[in-house]
Amino acid sequence: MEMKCLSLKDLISVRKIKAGSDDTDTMNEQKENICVERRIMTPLKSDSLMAHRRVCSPDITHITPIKHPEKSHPDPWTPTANLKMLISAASPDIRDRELKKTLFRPIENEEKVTEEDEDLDDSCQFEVLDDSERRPSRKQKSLGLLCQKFLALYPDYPEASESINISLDEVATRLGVERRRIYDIVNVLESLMLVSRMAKNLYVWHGRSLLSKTLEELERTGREQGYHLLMDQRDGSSPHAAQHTQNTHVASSRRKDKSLRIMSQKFVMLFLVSKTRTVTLDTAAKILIEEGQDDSSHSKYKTKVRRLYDIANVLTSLNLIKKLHVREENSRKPIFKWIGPSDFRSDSESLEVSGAHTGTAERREKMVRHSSFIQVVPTPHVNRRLINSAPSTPHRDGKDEPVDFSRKSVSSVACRLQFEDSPRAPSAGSTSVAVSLQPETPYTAQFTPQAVAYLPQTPVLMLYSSHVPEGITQGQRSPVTDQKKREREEDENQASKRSKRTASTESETAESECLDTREVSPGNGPVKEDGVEKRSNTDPHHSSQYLYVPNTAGLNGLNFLMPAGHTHGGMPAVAVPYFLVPSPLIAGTVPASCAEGAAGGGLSFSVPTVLSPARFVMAGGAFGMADKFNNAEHHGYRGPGSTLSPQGLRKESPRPVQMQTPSTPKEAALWSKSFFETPGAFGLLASPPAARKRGSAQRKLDIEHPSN
DNA sequence: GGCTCCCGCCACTCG
DNA sequence: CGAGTGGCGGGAGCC
Repeated sequence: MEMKCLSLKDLISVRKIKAGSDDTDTMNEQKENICVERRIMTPLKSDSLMAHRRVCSPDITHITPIKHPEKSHPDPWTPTANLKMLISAASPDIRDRELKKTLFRPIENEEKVTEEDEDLDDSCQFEVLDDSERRPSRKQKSLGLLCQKFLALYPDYPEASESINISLDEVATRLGVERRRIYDIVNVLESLMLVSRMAKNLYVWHGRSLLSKTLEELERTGREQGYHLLMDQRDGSSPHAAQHTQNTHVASSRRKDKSLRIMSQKFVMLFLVSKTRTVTLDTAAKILIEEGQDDSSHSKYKTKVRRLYDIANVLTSLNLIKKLHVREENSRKPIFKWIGPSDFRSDSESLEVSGAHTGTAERREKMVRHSSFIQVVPTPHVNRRLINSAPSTPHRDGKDEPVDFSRKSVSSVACRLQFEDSPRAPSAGSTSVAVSLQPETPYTAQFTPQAVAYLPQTPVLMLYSSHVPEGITQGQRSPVTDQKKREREEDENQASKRSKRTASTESETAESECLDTREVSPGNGPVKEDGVEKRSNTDPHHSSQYLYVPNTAGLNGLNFLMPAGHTHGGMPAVAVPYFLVPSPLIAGTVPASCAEGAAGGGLSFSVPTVLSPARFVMAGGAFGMADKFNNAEHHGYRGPGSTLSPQGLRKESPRPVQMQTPSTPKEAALWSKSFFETPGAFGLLASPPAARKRGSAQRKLDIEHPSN
């Protein structure tokens, strides 16, 4: 009976495959073909073959003749497999899922192709592949290879205008692996900001665009944590070094350190602070092991090493490190050497060293955008907030925990980098915000901005100005009058409640109405919000409102904040969802120097402007990524930059992302205030311990409400 | 025989 | 209670 089910399933899947149902993403596939060849340093048989096959002929995939029962499906004799099979047979949904999975396998996973074909295409047995080919070896199923395949699906440096969404489900099916494996990869990628989590099952791809910045932050943090000292003395087999680390971190985290993301970041830190840029697994493991409880130290060590192998495999796939072997006495100690970017510390010239082999000049050029940046004074609140996102820990001390900043990346605290709360330096640069002017951004040109601030790590593009051009002060009522402000303050309680609710609930489950995305009139048309016109300015010399354009419009993580009336015709030339942010709340955030420079108009703001860190604490909570699809669809947005990825369009987002953006002028002001003027805004968002305890389990979208 | 690391169980959290 | 996450470690492939 079991065998029957499988056969049927497989048969169906083959039919679908042959029907060419996999053409949904031709573009990606082409990319993959290109990328696979480019990326794979050591041509792996399976991958090159895969690429080749894809290019040449789909039919070739059906060549494989012989069937491998034990591989074509889970071993039916194991308890797990049995259970799966039974469940599958009983549940149409599960069956469909499995079917889908199978369906995509032939496309992305060479060995799977072989297996499936063997299963189904007995009549097409023209060739016979040797065992090694038919039966995927352990290596062929390695995380590293899987990661390469994963990476091949996306560009290293996605266009600023393209928003590449990653559906874990889809990727898993495409690659023919379990979601669990995708998590392993994504977690590491996320630790380096190559991807950011948007919602459950949904990530957004950044590629290497933010890598340099991330590495820079990692190095800095690593030094702050004293890792360089540890690395310097690691020759001593590092037990002492490890101890040092522990002492340094004191009550540092427990569980989050076990997080693959955190571990990955720390692992990378070790490389970056190391003079030789080499790290042995042993050293890394020991350094990363916190508690030195003797009773469990060994098992901890082993587990740590396992995880490090996982991480190292992914990093290797990223061409960031490579494994070497050091013959030491009677054992061969694996040692990893950093081969990734090493010059990311420089400012505007910061380019990826490794970019040479992965990116084009054009791509590298984009990296420059993330060059200059400033530090934001971290606050305990912020730290806590970030800690919040870290995998839950049964016993969390609530502080001194390394924080996975990547989690907050896009949707959250802009650019907050927080790995650990060093007791000795609570605010010691563990968090930082990169801000740079972005004269060359295509969007600025369209908006004719006065100044632009770009927050690299949490892609946010801000445009601001000190004056308002004529023609935009068309006298519409300002949503942010003083009176309104007062009212707003009165409403704070409500807002607070709302924020609390938000903080304690799944951020991704949101009501789209919260996301104030309106269609922007390409011309002079007034902006409407809930039927109410709201653009304007009563003061001809000051823009009273700014438009915040969340990157929900497929702008690849770029959020805009611009003077409402600062574009030609008073409105942006592009149609994007946005909402207004009262000028008074922003004006103060713009340094005089910047404002002045900006006053010149046009794009004459090449000089990096140092912005008040505190004022630029833009909580992702509010600027968080909204559900792109929802926005795009619900608001009919089809802007220039709205290149929703095929995947994105194909797959509906699980749920609307809850945007804690104001939906009313009142809220906007209140909200903005907290974001732009409250240094500890994030901290305020910190959920109470109860609400904060989240773990490896279902993650909330890292969006939090600004006020609380 | 030790190094690697795949595999998937199962704990957690949240809706 | 189901779904999404992801920590964790058994144990088998590989060198």
